[in-house]
Amino acid sequence: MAERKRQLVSNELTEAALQLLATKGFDAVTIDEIATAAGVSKRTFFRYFASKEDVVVQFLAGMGADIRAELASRPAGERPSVALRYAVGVPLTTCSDHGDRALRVVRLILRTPALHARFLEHQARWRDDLAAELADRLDLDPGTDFYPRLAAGMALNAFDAVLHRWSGGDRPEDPTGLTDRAFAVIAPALDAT
Amino acid sequence: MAERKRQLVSNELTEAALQLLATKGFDAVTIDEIATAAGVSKRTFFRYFASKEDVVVQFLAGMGADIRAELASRPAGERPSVALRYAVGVPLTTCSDHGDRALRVVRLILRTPALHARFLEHQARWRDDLAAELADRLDLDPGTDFYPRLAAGMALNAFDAVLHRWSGGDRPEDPTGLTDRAFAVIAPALDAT
DNA sequence: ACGCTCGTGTCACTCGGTGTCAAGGCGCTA
DNA sequence: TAGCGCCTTGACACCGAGTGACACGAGCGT
Repeated sequence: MAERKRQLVSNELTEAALQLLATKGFDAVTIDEIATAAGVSKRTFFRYFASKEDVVVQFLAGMGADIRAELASRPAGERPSVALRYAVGVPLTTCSDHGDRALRVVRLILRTPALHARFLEHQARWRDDLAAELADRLDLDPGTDFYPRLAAGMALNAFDAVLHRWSGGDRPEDPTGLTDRAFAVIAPALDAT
Repeated sequence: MAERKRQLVSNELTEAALQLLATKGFDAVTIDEIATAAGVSKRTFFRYFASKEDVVVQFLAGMGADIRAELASRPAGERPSVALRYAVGVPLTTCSDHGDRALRVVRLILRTPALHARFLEHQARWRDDLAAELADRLDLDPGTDFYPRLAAGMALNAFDAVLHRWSGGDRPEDPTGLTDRAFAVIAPALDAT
């Protein structure tokens, strides 16, 4: 019941933030504006989000675990290129499901340096997660073998490229085909003996 | 002659900054401290560097062009895995040449979130540069073909992994061998038909 | 009605970063 | 040598992000 209210305020904040940021640009909007638009004080904003960037990017936090979980749930014998393709497909289909809401957010992130930087930080964490899972899956030592980290990096590279293409075009094409094409490029390295 | 002085002040600033940041940590040092340690005012600091991060990371600015130039200078028929290996080798040998000075800087960057984020931003620009050069070299259309961007990404991924391993170990092993091993992993995708 | 806790607003403060302006060094020319 | 611009610097004021401290009020159990 108190949790409900927390969630409600949080949504109010993100809603107000996304609306303001998308129209006026990241730097032109102050936290005070966002907070008052959501009907709370600046101090309360920072009780919900650690920074101005977080209000946009925070939803990425859980996705690292999602990707890793998907990879962990793939059948043991599956080729890495396929397993990783599906792992990375999770956030991608989440995006394309949310319609142009997600599109606007992605565009905002990719074209705002401060947000893009945060995004890249998240991705670096995802990569480490994925690499650990991959090392586990293939029984490799991540301390000596470059494969896990590089494979995870390649997969996220493909993810990035797809996201870029998807958000960059005039109108979004379906990410599924894009993802398949991107993974076709990296698969030879992913599946090398 | 005025240029000399500019360079001198700049060096003084970076020197003071690196010394303070390495010992006290990034967040525990204020710009005022750095500036007064270098004998100038805070305002002057910002006439030389755009931000607190820049004083550490600014030397990365030119390296994107260096990498691209090296790639451009590789023989036309050379396999991408080899050409990219040498392109990425440029900053790596620069690092290992500068002894543990560079080591300390790299460690500081990789373990400080704010600096790491800036580093990743630079790398994203490098990737776009490399991708453009690669598309040019192989006569591909970067608007439709995923290969240039992904290949550039893979090469920088290898760069990253090597840097991480190099700075992470107790004492640095030679980056050359590391780089070869990393490129051996990604080469199958780089050189696929 | 009494306390308790928890979320919130207010205030004061630090620090990164920027605009403005006045003061001083330096080369140029008369 | 005196005077005139140019450019660098420092001083100051200012804004916005982020944090700590504290007091207020709502909800709740007794």
